[in-house]
Amino acid sequence: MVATDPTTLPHSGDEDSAKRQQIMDGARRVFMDLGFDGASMNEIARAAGVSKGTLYVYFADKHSLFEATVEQECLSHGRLAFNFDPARDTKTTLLDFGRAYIEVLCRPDGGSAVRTVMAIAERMPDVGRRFYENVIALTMHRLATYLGEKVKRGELAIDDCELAAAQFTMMCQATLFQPYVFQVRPSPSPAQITTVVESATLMFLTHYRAKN
Amino acid sequence: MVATDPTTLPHSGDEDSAKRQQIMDGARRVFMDLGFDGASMNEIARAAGVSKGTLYVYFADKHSLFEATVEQECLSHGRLAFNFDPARDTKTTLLDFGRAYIEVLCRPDGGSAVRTVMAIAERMPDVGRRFYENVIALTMHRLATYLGEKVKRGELAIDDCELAAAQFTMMCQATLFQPYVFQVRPSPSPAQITTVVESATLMFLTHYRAKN
Amino acid sequence: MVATDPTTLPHSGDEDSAKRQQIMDGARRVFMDLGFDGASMNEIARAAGVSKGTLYVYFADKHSLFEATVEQECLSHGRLAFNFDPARDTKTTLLDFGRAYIEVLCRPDGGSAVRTVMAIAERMPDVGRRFYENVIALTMHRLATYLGEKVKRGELAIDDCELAAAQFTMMCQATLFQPYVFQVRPSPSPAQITTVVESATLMFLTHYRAKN
Amino acid sequence: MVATDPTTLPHSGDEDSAKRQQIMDGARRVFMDLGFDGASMNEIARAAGVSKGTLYVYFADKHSLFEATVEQECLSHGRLAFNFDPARDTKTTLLDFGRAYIEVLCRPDGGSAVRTVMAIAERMPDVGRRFYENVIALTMHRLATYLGEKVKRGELAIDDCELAAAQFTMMCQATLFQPYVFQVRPSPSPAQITTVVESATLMFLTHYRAKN
DNA sequence: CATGAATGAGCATTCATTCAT
DNA sequence: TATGAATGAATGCTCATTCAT
Repeated sequence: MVATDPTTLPHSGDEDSAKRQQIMDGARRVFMDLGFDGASMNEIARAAGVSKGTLYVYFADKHSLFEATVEQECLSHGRLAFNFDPARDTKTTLLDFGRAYIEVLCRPDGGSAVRTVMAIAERMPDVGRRFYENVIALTMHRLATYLGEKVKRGELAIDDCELAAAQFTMMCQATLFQPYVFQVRPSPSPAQITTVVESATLMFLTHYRAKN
Repeated sequence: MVATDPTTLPHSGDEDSAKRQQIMDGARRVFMDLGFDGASMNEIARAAGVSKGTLYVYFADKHSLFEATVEQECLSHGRLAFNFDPARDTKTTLLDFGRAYIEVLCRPDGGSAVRTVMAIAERMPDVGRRFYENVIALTMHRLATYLGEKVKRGELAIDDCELAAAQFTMMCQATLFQPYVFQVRPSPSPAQITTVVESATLMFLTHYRAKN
Repeated sequence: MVATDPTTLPHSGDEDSAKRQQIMDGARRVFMDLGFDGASMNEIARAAGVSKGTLYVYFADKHSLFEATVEQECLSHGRLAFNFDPARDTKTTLLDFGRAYIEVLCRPDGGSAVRTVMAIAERMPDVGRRFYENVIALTMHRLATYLGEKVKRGELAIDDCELAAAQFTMMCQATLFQPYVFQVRPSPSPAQITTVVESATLMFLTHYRAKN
Repeated sequence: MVATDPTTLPHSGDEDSAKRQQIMDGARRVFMDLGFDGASMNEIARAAGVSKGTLYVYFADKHSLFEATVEQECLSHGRLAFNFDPARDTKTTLLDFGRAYIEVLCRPDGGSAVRTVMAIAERMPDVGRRFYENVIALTMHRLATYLGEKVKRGELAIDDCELAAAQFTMMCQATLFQPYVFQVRPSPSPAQITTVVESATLMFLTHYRAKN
């Protein structure tokens, strides 16, 4: 019998073993709930369903585990595929993107990641920077590229597409993200999201639609 | 024996004794720099120039001290007086407000407060909520009230002034606050702030200016 | 009432507070019994009759506590005053010194110190070197100086007094120190010590007495 | 099923299987370098080139492995054949023995064994005792026997040959072994050894040569 | 009231040992 | 038999909190 099933080959140099993933899943939950300092390795071990010692078989220390956790969070966010087909209608694209974006951001774990990483950014600037670049800036840059395409096509008149992209994503958050992240209100409903995103889209297009 | 002589009971009922204030000043610096978990009572005592024991004379525990510190931060933010004189020109008012707002938010300590409170909001929802309401919502509500005045005067056409106020403050943050809070870039320069706030004001007025 | 009693002023910059001494006493017992690695800070705290935290008020870490303990052991050994009055009869001096030296070396704690420091010398060469120089070399050097005086007086004919001093102290250990330090036999009796030291003295003088 | 084929039962009753020896070789290096407490089973497994689990196939626990290691060290020391041919010239024999003895004792691994076993002797008296008897006492006893032979032949006049043997071996160590074992100086050079051993031999013979 | 020495529960981390494969 | 992943008790150390002075 040949061991073709990767789960039978625990983790020798295997960055993606099932156990490793299991640990990171537990760690993500605990880190995102309690923050880096608030999370204890004991609790992470319990949440991951492994012993404390096993944590250290897969990760050198708490710091490394945290970085790996954030890194994976980045990747999973980066994989979020918004539909930025340049051929697609601008208004629909913005509405769809805005709604999807806010839904991700205000989903229980979305806000926690922002919270957790922002909290530690002063002491771990690299972690903060990578998260910003891979999660926040990346998405805004994709939107900016889409907007640039629309400018080329003469549909939009935008001078600074990166700024415009940021303006749109920020506006979509209005009245939604901050109350959520400060625990004032739970995740917004789809209807609330739609209202805010429609208003943002309208203002955005009113201003940036090419006048010809 | 009635405590009529206030000098014998340094702070009973005296919420604002000099010593208490001295402690909170030290605590604010340490908490905002290192976060709740990262701050140690030792360091706070040193920063405040008192002994560790004295901390516990004025505050029951670390948690209470933190709450009091955030509360005071709220008050000092709430005292920030933006000029919302309804007689003042809308564009000028928005430009001035936007610039002042971003300058406060992106000032070294401004961001730290947001970061520190946001970080702990999951574990101390009350602290998060009070901060949101007294710092963030309060300012937006004042802006909303001003905008409502302008609507009454027929200068602006806004359906939901709270949403509009949020949209404006969020747009002003575009490309500025997030890189700053994630330690990607230092505090923005006045020129950068002006550029972004002008763009936000322009878009805002383009959309919400009454067409009559 | 003025605090003239140093025990009432715990340890602010006080290298010799009673508490510090109490900790070092406990630490010495545990370190000498179990060695550096075998000793746990918990056990030391118990032996010293203080809490674990208190250990760290007076010593930065286990390593520092160990060094301080060995250093003090050095000092107390260095203070041992053997009578090396040059006017004194050579034979009597050697007999007295030899007996006293072996008694110190083979006293329960004397051997433990040698054992403990020798054991760690590879990983803490500084500790080993200082112990050797302050305890072992110092005593031999004092003896060498005495022998040199006797050479000047024409009583002894020695070419290399340091070597001669080492030969004498080593010979005095014959059949006594090694069985003791390897736990084969308990501390030797005064009678056993006398026998060995007399034999050593006799051989030493037979060889090194000036022939004139 | 009878285990007649030794290859199917690697070591049952086979105290000296190649694997067992391989483990002990690795263990000896690690134990002698780092001491009992400082050595980890992980490191030993790595040094021996086997897995950690295999260690426990051949040895019940760390303690047993250590004992076996020391035992073997004893045997290999005991096998050291010094030339004690009674017909041989006394002075030459002592010079040769002394030099060989010090060279073994002060060879990097010689001192480590003494150090390692001495360090643990308080906690493992049996290990200490066996090492003393098989390594130290054995050699001295062989020398004592040789000396006794010379006494019989009328060449030496010694009352207590065991004491005399101990005196000689101790004198040979003078100025050499202690600085080496306390990490004050590296292994002595052959020239240094010769000087010290010659001096010891001279004093020894001066004293113990039969006067007839 | 103000102090700071003392406390001990809690933390991250290590390591001898076990066991399914 | 040989493996190495997994375990969890034990370690060195920190820090919020207490309390005698």
